[in-house]
Amino acid sequence: MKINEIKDAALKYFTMHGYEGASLSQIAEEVGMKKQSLYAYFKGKDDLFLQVLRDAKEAELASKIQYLNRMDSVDPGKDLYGFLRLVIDLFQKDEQLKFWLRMSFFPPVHLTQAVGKEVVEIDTEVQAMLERKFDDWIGAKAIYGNTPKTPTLAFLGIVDTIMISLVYENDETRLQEKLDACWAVFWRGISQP
Amino acid sequence: MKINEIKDAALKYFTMHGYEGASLSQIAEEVGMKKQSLYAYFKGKDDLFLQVLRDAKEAELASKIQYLNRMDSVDPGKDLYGFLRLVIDLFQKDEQLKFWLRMSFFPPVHLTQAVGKEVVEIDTEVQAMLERKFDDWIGAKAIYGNTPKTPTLAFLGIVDTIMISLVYENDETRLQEKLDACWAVFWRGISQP
DNA sequence: TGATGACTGACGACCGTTCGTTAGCTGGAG
DNA sequence: CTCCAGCTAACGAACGGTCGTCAGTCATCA
Repeated sequence: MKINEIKDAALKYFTMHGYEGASLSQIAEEVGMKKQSLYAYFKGKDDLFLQVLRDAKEAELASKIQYLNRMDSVDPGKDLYGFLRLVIDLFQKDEQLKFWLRMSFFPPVHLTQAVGKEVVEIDTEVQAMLERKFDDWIGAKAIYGNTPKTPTLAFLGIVDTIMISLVYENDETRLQEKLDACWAVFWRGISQP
Repeated sequence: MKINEIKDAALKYFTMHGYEGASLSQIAEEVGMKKQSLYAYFKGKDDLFLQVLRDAKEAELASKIQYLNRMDSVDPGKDLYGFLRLVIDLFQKDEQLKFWLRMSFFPPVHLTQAVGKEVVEIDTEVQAMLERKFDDWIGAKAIYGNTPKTPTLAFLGIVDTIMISLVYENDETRLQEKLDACWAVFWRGISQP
């Protein structure tokens, strides 16, 4: 499957250098061909980028949905902390989440709309699922709160923070420190008194 | 001061398109000259970029230090929430913080070290100042906690979250929702029972 | 035979950079 | 007052490269 090799290489260079900084010749060289040959598989740079983007989106969405569906909902602390660990694992395991993060924050200007559409899709879906969970927990008095929206948004905030730290925190222990601190305060913030 | 006009234009394009995506000809056109003329003021693209970077760093550091020094330290809730509002204002008022954010997360590869050095400098300084404040508050029993490090890191996490939201949340009210949610949970998480 | 996959060659456009050259202004010297 | 030297700011032209893209060719294999 040559096409997947190309996508992998493209993913790597888009992640490292951004859309403008990634060149087709480098990507082609990575898979051992000339840049002109890429046009047998993709209509152009934009097409390649958008396909990589959609793959990354699907992969991330699938992982998160899978995890959220397997949460047993009896121990919110375990479930939520596990979600954070999942994000960290995803981020370190493959490039896709890293790519997704960069492009959702700083998309190529002429593709801002196309990227934004995908971002909103995945964002609202995950938020909705989380919100239902929090609603259950609040109903079961497992956590404190009136509306599920508040803990949901706060939790998604922690997810953002962790991902940002993953980008520029090269030190593993400092990341763990940050995660622990955020989690401790968050958990105390939504715990029953 | 033509040199500042150039820096302003460069700031704008670096922020919008990233280092690789910003071209000297566009920057020059913005100030009404040809790209060759830029070389009368800067040694090259890297030089221009690094000067803009250092200006942005100084501006951000100065604003934050000024605010942190003026905190009266009797009402941590007011002081901390005010700091978040300061970040939002800085972000919306001028481009510099936006530029700083993008470049600290995704610097041009060949300048990663140079950028990283500046980022660490500003980061440790702000963290140290905040930590001292939290230490005082813990000592005065104004907030809950054993070590000042935990609330400091958690708070800096919220700062990150807010900045990220500022990047891709076009809706003003959704940003406010997110801020409120994060703040509510955080504040409950560090409040005395 | 026909289709597929990779190739070579070439295209125009733009990149960052360097060079030498114009204007326009300024300040003394004659 | 004039004239010329020296400075500044911006310029056009051109450099070697790289960019993304398109067209045509050739070998492989069903």
